[in-house]
Amino acid sequence: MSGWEVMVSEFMLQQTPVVRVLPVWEEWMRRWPRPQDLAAEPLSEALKAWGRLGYPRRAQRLHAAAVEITTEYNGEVPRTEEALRALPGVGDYTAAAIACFAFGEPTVVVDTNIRRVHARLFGGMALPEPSPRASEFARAKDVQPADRTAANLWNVSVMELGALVCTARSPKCDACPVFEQCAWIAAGQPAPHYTPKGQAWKGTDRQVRGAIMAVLREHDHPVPQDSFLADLGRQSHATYVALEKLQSESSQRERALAGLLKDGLAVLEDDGVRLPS
DNA sequence: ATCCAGGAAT
DNA sequence: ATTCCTGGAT
Repeated sequence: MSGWEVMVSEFMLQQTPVVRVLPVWEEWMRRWPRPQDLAAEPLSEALKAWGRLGYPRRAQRLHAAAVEITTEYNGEVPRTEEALRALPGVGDYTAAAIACFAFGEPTVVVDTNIRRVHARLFGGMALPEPSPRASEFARAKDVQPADRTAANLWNVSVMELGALVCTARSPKCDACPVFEQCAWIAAGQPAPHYTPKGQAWKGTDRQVRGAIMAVLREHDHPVPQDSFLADLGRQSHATYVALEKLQSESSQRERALAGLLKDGLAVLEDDGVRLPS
């Protein structure tokens, strides 16, 4: 895979399971095989093609990163963690992942799957701490093979083990290749020391933002604010509920819309709201 | 009907 | 520490 292909996939995978990403990624690669191709498009096209992957600001940042790669790096995705890390939407994880998976750099990759595998295999815990700690990066660096190629294979393998076998809720320990070495198994599979707090969704501003974006993606021209309810055709039930809320609770509608405008995900015109160009 | 997976920016 | 989305699994 090219640097760009890896980069787009990592952006999409940031908060979205792989099965939902795949078809969208293929369409993006067909339309925009190079960073310059995406950079030449208005942001609205990126947001529409992002569809329902969630967190549309990721599409916005990917578009901004494509522009930066085009103007600052002559259309070549940078190869070092440091340069990658400076791009919009690229944090520690994504910088390490692109450098490793696209360019073979022996970076220390730490995503949620790897954190969980390490917590069990080496830490004897059911789950890692809710938020990453410095000690985890130190340990990840420590357990990684020194050899460049081996380090690469290690990163892919641990991540895949976490995604397919050492899963959060029902780990397939009887199919695990490192069952014998697992500190969590040795400790008798102790329960988690905390209960993960799920993110609220129903009735939140995030849901209303998502509903507004879903309508905006359907239109090339500004949508009058009071006509959102006329667009219910293709909406899910949850979105319908959110749209009703849009209609009835003006304070929440204004808050959600204000957030989208502030984030540059929507633009206010005289005759309505539209996607940014 | 509820739960769950999944990082960056501030 | 908190904010940002969605669809498939349970």
